[in-house]
Order: sequence, then C-alpha cells, then structure tokens
Amino acid sequence: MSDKRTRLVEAAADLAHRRGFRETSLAEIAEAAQVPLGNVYYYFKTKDALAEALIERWLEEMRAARAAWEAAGGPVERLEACIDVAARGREAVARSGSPVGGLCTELGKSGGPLAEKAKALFREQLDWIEVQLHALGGGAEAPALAIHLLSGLQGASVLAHAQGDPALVVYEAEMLKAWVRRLPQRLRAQA
Amino acid sequence: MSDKRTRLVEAAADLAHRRGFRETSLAEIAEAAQVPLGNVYYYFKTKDALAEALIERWLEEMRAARAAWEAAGGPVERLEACIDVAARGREAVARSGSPVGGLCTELGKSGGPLAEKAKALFREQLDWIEVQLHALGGGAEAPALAIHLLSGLQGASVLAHAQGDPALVVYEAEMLKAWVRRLPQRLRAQA
DNA sequence: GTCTATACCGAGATAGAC
DNA sequence: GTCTATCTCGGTATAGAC
Repeated sequence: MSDKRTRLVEAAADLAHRRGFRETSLAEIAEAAQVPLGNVYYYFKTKDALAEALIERWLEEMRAARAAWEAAGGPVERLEACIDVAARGREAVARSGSPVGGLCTELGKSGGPLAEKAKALFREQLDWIEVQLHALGGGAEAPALAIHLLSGLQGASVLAHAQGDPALVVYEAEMLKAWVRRLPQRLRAQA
Repeated sequence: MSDKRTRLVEAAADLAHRRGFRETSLAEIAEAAQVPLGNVYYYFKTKDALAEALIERWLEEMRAARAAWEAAGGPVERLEACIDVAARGREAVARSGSPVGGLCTELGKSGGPLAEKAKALFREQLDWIEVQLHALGGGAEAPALAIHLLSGLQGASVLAHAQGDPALVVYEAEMLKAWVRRLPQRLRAQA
C-alpha cells in the first residue's frame, strides 16, 4: 500500500539515530525518503506523529530481535545473543550511540505523550531479560539483575559514542557475557 | 567581575540538563539568568561558545567532585563515594538523566569541535577510576573495569530517565558498590 | 558595558492546483 | 493521492542608541 510511509519512517529512523530526531528536519527526512516535503503531511499529521511511528517501528524491530534470540538456546545463550547485538553494531554505536537509547533520552526530555510511549521500548526489553533471569534462578533479584545487564549495555553505548571508540562496547560486552555465564552458579551458591 | 557570565552558564547548565541544549533557546537562558537577550552576545559570540563554557564548567565541577572523593579514604571508599553521587541525585536523574551523559550524547551527534571538547568529560573520569582500580590491583584489566563501572552508572541514568523511576539508579548503585567491595579479593584470587 | 529593536533564516505546517 | 508554493513563527545573531 503506502510504500512511501515505510520509506519515511525508515529514513527518520536513520537520521534520528545519527543526528537526533529534533535536530533533523522534515525536509531532510523527506529528501532521504525520496518523498516531496508537502506529501509528508498526507501520511503524518505532525512531526510528533512521525516520532510515534518511529517508536512503533523500534518496538516491532526489538520484538523480532527477541524472537530471534529465543531461538539461540537456553537463557544464558539467549542473553549472550542479546549482548552480542551491541558488540556487532559497535561501529554504528561509536558513531551515533544506541538508537533506542538515544531516542528515549531525547523524547524523555520533551516530556508529553511521546515520552510515555517510548517507555515501552525499555520496559519490554527489561521484562524479557527478567524472564530469562528467572529461568536461571534469579528469583526476587531478577529485576535488579536485569537492570544491571541493560544498564551496562546502554552505558557502554553512551561512552563509546562520546569517545568515538567502538572498543568500549566490546570490552563491556565481554564483561557482561562473562557475568551472565557465571550467574547460574552464583545464584545456586547463594540459595 | 562578570557575575552575569556566571549566571548565564549556570542557567544554561540547568536548562540544558532538563530540556537539552539545542532544544533550549538563548532567550530562555537569558531570562533564567536575568540577563537581557541582546546582552548574551557580549559574553558569548555564539551559542556554541556558550556550550563550550558549559563543558568547561562541568570539567571543573567534576574535578572538584573527584578531589572530594579522594578524601573519602582508600580506593574502595573513593569509588563508593563516586557511585553514591548518582544514587543521591536519583530524583534529578529520573527527571532528566545524567547531566554530563546527556550533554556528551547531544554534542556527540552534532559532531565538530564541541564533540571533541566534550570527550574530556568522560576521559578524565575514566582515567581517575582507572587509577583507583590500579591501586586495587586491577593491573592490565583496569581500563575494562573502569569502563564497566562508568557504563553501569551512565546506563542506569539512561534507564531511570527513560522510565522516570529513581529506584533504577539505586538498584544499580548498590550492585556496583557490592562489585567494587568484592573486587580486591577477586583480583587477588586471579593473580 | 548594557540593552532595545530588528534583520534574517530555517523550521513546521497549510492551501490549493492537479 | 500527490506535489508546489507559501504562510507563520521562533530561533540565532546583529545594529546601534545609551
């Protein structure tokens, strides 16, 4: 149906990642998507409506990613697969940071309904990690452990971006994977 | 001398933290600082020049903070003091994220000389943490361990901000402090 | 050194022909 | 449904009186 709508969201995702959503003009997005500026408003009533579609797109994307990680095997392998995504995207992360992290940070400062919508991005991710940790015997500590894992990934993205150094994500990814692998025995010892 | 200059930087720091630097207009900053808009340009040739002063201000602030932490005792206590800053500022972090993290992320996407200047913020902080870890026997692993610590703090700020939940920083701060306390024996066991 | 008024531009958004 | 031309506003920056 509307191939153009998809192209617009795609272009917005790319530009918002590299330069920030507010910093990117609709004219730039329209050009990148090969759609005339005036036509953008046929698909999105306002720029914020486009941001909403952007969030939706990332929600889908991440759900698909999680579905793929679930095929990786047990909880440990699944979490390792999740961590590996950051490591494999290190070059882009060093250039522009985490796409979802950047979006949430930016929209969080605007406040309003967009900030509310964006919450789901990390919420769903944290929930999924928590499920894996429960399966590892995390019990009541699972929430805090999930936060630790996602914090590490997001923080490493922030640092790598700020320093322009892909190696930082790799270091942290290795550290977190080792932590995940040791987690089962640590949780058993504690119980 | 120029009390107004200080007020402008102070106001810029506050507004940039809460709403983002690019998102904040000079008019808002001027008003918050009780300085007429036109007068801003007597102190700063451009808006970017104000951003530069902002970075400078944070560099000073963080140097002062580190000096204070060094009075806390040994390396473990120093690092705990560092971690506690995030925990104590949890309300502001949940509202607006990490001030330096947000600034670095934003300026990092603009690129140019400001992004370069901002690198020093995390660079100095990482160096200081590394020194403490060396004192704990971190050896060749000190850099990766430093990244892990700062990643956790920055990532927790991102998550807490996105979710609007101060508790997230507290969880991660506790986890990191426990990690720091156990570090000496883990490093000894490894050697 | 200080402040008012304003130039200028780029942004989001709209009108209306096709 | 599609696109061009344009409106309007808010932003940075400047001119120039005091």
